[in-house]
Amino acid sequence: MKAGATLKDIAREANVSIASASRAINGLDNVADDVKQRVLEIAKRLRYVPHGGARSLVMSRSNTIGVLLPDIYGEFFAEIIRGVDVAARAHGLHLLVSGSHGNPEEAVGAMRAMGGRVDGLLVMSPFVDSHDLAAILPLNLPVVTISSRIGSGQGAISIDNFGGGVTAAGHLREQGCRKLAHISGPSRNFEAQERRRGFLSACTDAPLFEGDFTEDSGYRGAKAFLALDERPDGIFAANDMMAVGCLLALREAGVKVPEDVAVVGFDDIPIARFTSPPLTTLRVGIFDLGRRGLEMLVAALEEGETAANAGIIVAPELVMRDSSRHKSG
Amino acid sequence: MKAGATLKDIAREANVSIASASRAINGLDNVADDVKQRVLEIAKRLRYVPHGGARSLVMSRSNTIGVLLPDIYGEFFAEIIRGVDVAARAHGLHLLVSGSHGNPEEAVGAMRAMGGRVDGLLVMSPFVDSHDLAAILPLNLPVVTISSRIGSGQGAISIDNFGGGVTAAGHLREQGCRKLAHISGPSRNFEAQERRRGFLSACTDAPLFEGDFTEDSGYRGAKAFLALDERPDGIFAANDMMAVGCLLALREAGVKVPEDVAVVGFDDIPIARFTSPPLTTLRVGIFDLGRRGLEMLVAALEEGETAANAGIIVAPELVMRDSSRHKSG
DNA sequence: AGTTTCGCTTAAACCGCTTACATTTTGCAG
DNA sequence: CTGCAAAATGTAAGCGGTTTAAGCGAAACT
Repeated sequence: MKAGATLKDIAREANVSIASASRAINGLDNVADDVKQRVLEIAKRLRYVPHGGARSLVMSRSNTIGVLLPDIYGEFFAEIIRGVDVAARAHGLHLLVSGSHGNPEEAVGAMRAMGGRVDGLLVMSPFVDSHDLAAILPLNLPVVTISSRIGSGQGAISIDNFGGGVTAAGHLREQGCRKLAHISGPSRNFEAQERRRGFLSACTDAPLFEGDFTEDSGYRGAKAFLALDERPDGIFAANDMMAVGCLLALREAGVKVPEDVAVVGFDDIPIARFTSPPLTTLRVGIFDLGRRGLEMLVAALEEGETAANAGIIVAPELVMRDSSRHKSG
Repeated sequence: MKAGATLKDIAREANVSIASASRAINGLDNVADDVKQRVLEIAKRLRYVPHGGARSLVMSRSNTIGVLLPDIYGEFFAEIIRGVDVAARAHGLHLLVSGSHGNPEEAVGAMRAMGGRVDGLLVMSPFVDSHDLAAILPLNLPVVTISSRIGSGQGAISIDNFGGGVTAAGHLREQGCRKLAHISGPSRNFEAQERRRGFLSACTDAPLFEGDFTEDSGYRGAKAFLALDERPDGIFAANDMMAVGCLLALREAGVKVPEDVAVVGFDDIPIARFTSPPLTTLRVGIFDLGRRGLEMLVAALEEGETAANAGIIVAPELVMRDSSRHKSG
């Protein structure tokens, strides 16, 4: 009653060999009906639960994939995980997740620790210096990276961050903004870097504020801009969470959005539709990012080595909502 | 180069027994220095990564805990997972997560699938009929439940949802509201049920709208209330996400918050501070819920059987922000 | 030199399960 | 009945590690 029944216990109880018990449990056909019956019954009575670990070992397949995330904060990551989870469940796979990696080294450590527990890896490592990962990666496991800067020959799914930045600038201009500003993500973050680069390419003289992708930093960024002599009338925040912080700061300052200042975010997290005013943003389909990442990995798992997944690039799509709607003309 | 080096490979290469290789790798002291040196070097060259699964099997300890969640949507769950993740990392534990359980049966299935892969279970199953779980639970694994209605004798950490509901009603009254209304969570959800019960106990005649904890349902709920003959001037949403949807609906209708209608949420998700206006809510310390849950589990794991964890109940704390601040008097 | 002690090392069992292969039953035509 | 193929069952070899008991020289006693 303590240690959890094993196949051996069942076999003994049913007077059959372990092999037969195994066959019965797994529903193979070459087992006599009465034996199967008996075994199944005893299994239920003993509350038998197959030992997944042991099975994985002998089958050399764990039906588990490891998920490495830099952080688990906010709706963005929730959506990623949700996408991955839903897809995994559909494929009968388990998820071994590990978040809160502040740097590539930690990620590598986590990866090693996953050795022999997972069949593949889904990695999101947006650090600018993540290519170090690639060198150590080779647990010779299939790997799919999500918007990471890793040169693994494996599958990769990423976002056209640069293009998104360009689009944001263009949109603000179209809506009649004269002076644009940017609240960027952390400079160590590759995605943040690209978004900024894209934005600046279309608007070289925009004042910048470096945030860290949190609401609070967005709030502080907006405050800083409001204090500027030449106050900007259009702000591009590198992600929606910062945009949310930004909106609050503007509201507190009595600045009307979008009349006085237009705001554009990035990601289209679920809540973006529900801010006041609803947030214009660059949708990347976060849920799908996770889902497709996992699906790509599954493909690599099945095809064995056909993994010629050159990698796909998702183009963010502008979703216009009230936060930037036509201000003057 | 293909299959991943094993201890056996290393042992052969180094002309030592598997046992010695194992000791060297694990840094035991009873190994000659030169042997240790040689083994470690070869291990590095072969890119050896210990096979966690095999190790777990023989040690009968996986250093992994399973996390069962009903869903992974929105900041609430992100925070739960984050809390768990951070604590797990601190204890050197892996996380096998499984979300998207629409009902207890699915949760049980997921639990079985985790058999022999985890050392303990962190379960969140807010379905009103979750006690079915308890019956099947006994993988004789330590289990800690988070705000679930499971009668396992094990550890449990839950929220005083009823009390929270009472507090919400009281607070709205104090702020001068005459007519209160409630947007509840799904009736199948135990927490939602309790919050509603608490609220109603202090305000028996409040009109109700049943939502499903999503922003959208909060939005629809608010719309419904606005259409009422006798429009309420205080709304208690059963969670913050619905409150957010609610705020948007009010804004769209040109209703001022809190002047015309005060709004109170529940949970205090990170974004609650950043809504317009900032949301008054009942803070439950989501991150800590996850963290403490895991820590409780770790304790149960270590103490073996001393798990006399009667379970702790967290009292939600009212955090007053602008969405409900004193309207008239 | 004979024995004890000590430090490494190794052989081998085992964790719980799957599966190829050997062996025994069983079913049936001859 | 006998013979034989087919079906059911058992045996045993792993999967990749850890760990205990036993082996084995060499240094340290007497």
